Amino acid sequence: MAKRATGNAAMRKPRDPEASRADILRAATGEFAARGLDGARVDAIARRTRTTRAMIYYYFKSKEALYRAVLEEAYRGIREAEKGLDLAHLPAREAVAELVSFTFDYYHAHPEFVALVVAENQSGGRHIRRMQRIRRLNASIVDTIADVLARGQREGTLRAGVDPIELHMTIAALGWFEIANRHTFGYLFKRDFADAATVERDRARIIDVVWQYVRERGGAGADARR
Amino acid sequence: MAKRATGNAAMRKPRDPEASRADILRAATGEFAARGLDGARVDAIARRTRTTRAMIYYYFKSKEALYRAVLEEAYRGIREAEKGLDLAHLPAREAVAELVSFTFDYYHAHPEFVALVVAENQSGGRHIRRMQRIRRLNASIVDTIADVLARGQREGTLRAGVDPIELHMTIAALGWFEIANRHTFGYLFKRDFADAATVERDRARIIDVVWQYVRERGGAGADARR
DNA sequence: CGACGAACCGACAGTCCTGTCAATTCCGCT
DNA sequence: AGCGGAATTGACAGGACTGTCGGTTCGTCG
Repeated sequence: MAKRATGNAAMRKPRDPEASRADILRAATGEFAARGLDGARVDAIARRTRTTRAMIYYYFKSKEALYRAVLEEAYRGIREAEKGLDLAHLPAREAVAELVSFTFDYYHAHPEFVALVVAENQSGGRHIRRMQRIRRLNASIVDTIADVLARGQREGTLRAGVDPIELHMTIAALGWFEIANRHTFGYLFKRDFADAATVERDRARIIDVVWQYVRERGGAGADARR
Repeated sequence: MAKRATGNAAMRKPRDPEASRADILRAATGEFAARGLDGARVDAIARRTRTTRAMIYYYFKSKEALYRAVLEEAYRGIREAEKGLDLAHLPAREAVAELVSFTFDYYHAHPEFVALVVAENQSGGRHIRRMQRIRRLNASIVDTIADVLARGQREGTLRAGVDPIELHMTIAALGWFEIANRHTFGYLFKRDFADAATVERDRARIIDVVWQYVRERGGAGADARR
């Protein structure tokens, strides 16, 4: 057996603090997302890593500090991914659709992000208030949306009076619900959110809902259809 | 001091099993909503009542059974309240607005309902699946919405092709987000969801979003404007 | 090659929490 | 009055979990 490996996660070399830290963070993300802050067990996190519980306290000083690190990484994840969007070259209508689509798909691909934010709200937002960089980290999305709105208004395709933060909230809300509540809603109303056709349908519906909300409404029904 | 009181909650008589049970249920609702299933402490629930921890195990056999009872009551609460709506005498457009408005206001007035459902989803919906009557309990809302949709289509004010469950999900999603995520979203984007003007604005926006989604779109923009 | 400090580990102390039990009080009925 | 059973209580057993500590290993740098 090779004693040294090429730096991938599965066979990383021992005494690699960067990798250990990342390993713990990854494991903790899974555990906190699955069980929440109170439900998560530091022991369970340790078992998901190649290290021990003592190492977790060595790298992160407490369970809560680890949780804050996990939450910050989660926010960084979505905001970074959003920066990969290139909306500037799209007509406003398509830019809106792309933004909605991206958000919807991101939540679906990263339910742990949704779960972590849910957990934080369950704690009354006690921890996010102690995270220094978190507000600056999240500023980008509002700018992105404001840009699209301004351009669409110049184009004459989007109406005036839409607040960027409110649009962000609307887009988030529509995509959020079926991830955050998939277990209760799915069970009560027999909706299978794992089914690909259902997901497609929901994505299309949400894009439509948002479009109907932001489109310019003055023209005699020109844009009302579709 | 009077040894007997008139049966209200504050001064209920001792040895009143009905009242004790209700007292525990009420206290447990608060605790589970505030801290989730794992975060809730049976001791803390007991302290919120006029009884002791042992009584909780006497009336409900376990923490989880108590939690299930609380969750069922919470669902019953919103479904019962919905039955108080009288949508049949309203034109479909107003019926939709009333439905959205009601849902939005209910979530605002009963954040503990939102919190409990959030908690249940955090547990993967493990408990709701064991609740016998819960599905039947929730059937009413879909019927209500289906009725409004059918009537609106006959009136010619609502378009065809809107699925009742999907409309329910859309309405719920839009109202849900700002309650479920008020701490994170409120902090990150400096939005005060306790401010009355903000709430009014959000209610109006959500009504508009839903209306634009369900309205008949064929007529040349007749209904597109406000 | 030797020493130093970072990385790592096993075990333990202390606390908290759930669920149970034996014993007691109280109400309603005879 | 007193009996039977429901309601209520305090205390405890048992288990689980967090955070810490003393000691050990290992890479690196002089």
